[in-house]
Amino acid sequence: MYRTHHCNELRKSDAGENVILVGWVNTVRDHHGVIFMDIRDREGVTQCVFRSEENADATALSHTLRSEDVIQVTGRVEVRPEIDGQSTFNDAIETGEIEIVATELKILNKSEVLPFQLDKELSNEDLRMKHRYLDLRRPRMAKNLRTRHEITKAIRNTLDEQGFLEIETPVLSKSTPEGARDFLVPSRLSPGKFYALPQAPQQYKQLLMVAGVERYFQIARCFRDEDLRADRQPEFTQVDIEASFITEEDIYATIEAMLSSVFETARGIKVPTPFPRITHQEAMDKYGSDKPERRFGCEIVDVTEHFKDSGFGVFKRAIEGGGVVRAINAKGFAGISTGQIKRLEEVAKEAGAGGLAYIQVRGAAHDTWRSPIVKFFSEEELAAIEKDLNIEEGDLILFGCDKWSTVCDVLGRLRLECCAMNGWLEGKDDVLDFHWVIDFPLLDYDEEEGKWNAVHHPFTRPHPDDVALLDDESKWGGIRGAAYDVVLNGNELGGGSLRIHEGDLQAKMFRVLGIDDEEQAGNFGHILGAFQYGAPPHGGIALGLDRLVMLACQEHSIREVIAFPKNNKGMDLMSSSPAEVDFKQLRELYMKSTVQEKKD
RNA sequence: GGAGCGGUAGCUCAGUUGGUUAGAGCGCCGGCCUGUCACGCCGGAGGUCGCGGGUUCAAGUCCCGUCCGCUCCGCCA
Repeated sequence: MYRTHHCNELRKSDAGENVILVGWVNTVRDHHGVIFMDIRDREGVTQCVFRSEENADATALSHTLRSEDVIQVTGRVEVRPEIDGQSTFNDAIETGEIEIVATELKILNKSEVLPFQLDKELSNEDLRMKHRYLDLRRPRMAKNLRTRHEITKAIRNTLDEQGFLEIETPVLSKSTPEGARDFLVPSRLSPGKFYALPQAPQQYKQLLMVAGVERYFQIARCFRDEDLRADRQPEFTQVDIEASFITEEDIYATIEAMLSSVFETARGIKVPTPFPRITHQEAMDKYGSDKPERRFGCEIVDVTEHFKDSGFGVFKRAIEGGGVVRAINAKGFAGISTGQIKRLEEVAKEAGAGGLAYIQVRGAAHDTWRSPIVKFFSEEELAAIEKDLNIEEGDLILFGCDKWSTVCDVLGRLRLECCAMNGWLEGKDDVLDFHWVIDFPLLDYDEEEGKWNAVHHPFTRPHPDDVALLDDESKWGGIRGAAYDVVLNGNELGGGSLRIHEGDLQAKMFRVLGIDDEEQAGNFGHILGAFQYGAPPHGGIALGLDRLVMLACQEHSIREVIAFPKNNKGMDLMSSSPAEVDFKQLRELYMKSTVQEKKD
């Protein structure tokens, strides 16, 4: 028997018991005559005391203990004594009222000095990843791993209670031309052919509905070969859900129950349900984003009406070209620095704006408003925006003028940038603004390619009121999909839709997307075939588990909640993958690299 | 593919206008210490300033190139 208790278990009531603990040496405080050592396992820390009068051999050995040695301590539980009338209890640890008076010490394995200290934050990501197994010993990381486990458990429990079956779908699957770049796996048994790793189990889960499973879920690993970000990894985990004979309302209720359980488990926060819903149109109009951050104001206001005949040519021309003029009021931000203005200009240009029109409202009187453009505005125009934007002394007004979608994007980003600059979200960590964004557009015209694309994916069902519009190309841009996203504090947690279950509607949808019969048969033949044999009405949703856990753990990167993540370039620095392979391995796969060595 | 920030001791960082032998805290090693809990005190070791080139009497510092890390844009149905 290695141990009788874990390191966060013993309390005052255990005093007098003989116990055995195992774990790592957390810290040693060696006073020569008496040695204190904190032993740590995954549950916590317990103080052990070595005194020569108790056991000379163990005490002698305890002098040699170093951080992170693996040890086994046998001893007696004692209530920590009073010394000179002073309590020696330690409130900082849960076992702080007791200590183990050691009678025996075994060093199970010595440790080299670690490349970094576990009790200090370290900024060198490279080093953390190289020694990830040590990084994960740090309490914050250990806690994140545990929270992740508790969250997946809460998810499984909720879905199980609602009759969902967890079913695995293949990882070796077929490449799909739509969407992200696939990771490919060459097939040895079919020379020259490739599997693709799934970007999502989309088609399999719909086929499970045809199979009569009715309620499916999977905590599924997905793969996308695209560039990475703090919240994007080449392999990531989705909570993938699909159900038959359900409506949007059923999906909303299931996800609300699930997320509420997740945040109660992970953070002890009761999330009120049902979540509010806003339409995609409203989200874009007010917040300039389909995943709005609504914990601060600064909403977008349309002022197009006031500038139709403006003396300011930039606004007037934008409106004449079918565009809009909109603005946000960054309350109290008139004192913005020139550097910050420059930064905002960059943000606006990144989003496609030609420039950035702004007003620093120094005083109540219009002639105190500082701005490169205000001299072109009439008194009526100034009065109108003062009223619509609720302008007061000390405000900063930022304008966007262009076509609707560009203005949404520009002001949406400026709004977030102003928030970051002013710390408007400080102290709002525990405010959880869950909401649904509904009525997404179904199709979106790609001007570069000159074709219509599916906003969500080609299996998304059109809104029942808009199905007829599919026959009239001029109306395609206005078709809503039966699609929805669930958003938390400006982060897309997941999205889904009701699906097309009729073969003829699906074929029509493919034609709208410019996918001809041959391509349909080649890439989607199995699903179109399946739909001919009594496919039930169905729909579903997928949530990004990594991002969900990240938010629950209040981390800023999903790498903090993944045990062994990849770096920015998709590399695992611990195992040095990806790596070159043997010529022999390639030959078996009928593969040959065309990479040229860089010449000097 | 593009932009920004960073790379100085094992770790976290400082390093002024280019100027003597590149510093601090933590860690590490040794010594002292019987009630600490970030133990304390004394002493010590530890550096190719990412790499290459250039300017200069002189480069951690300036210039060019390059590699690596992080963040963002593009991209991610």
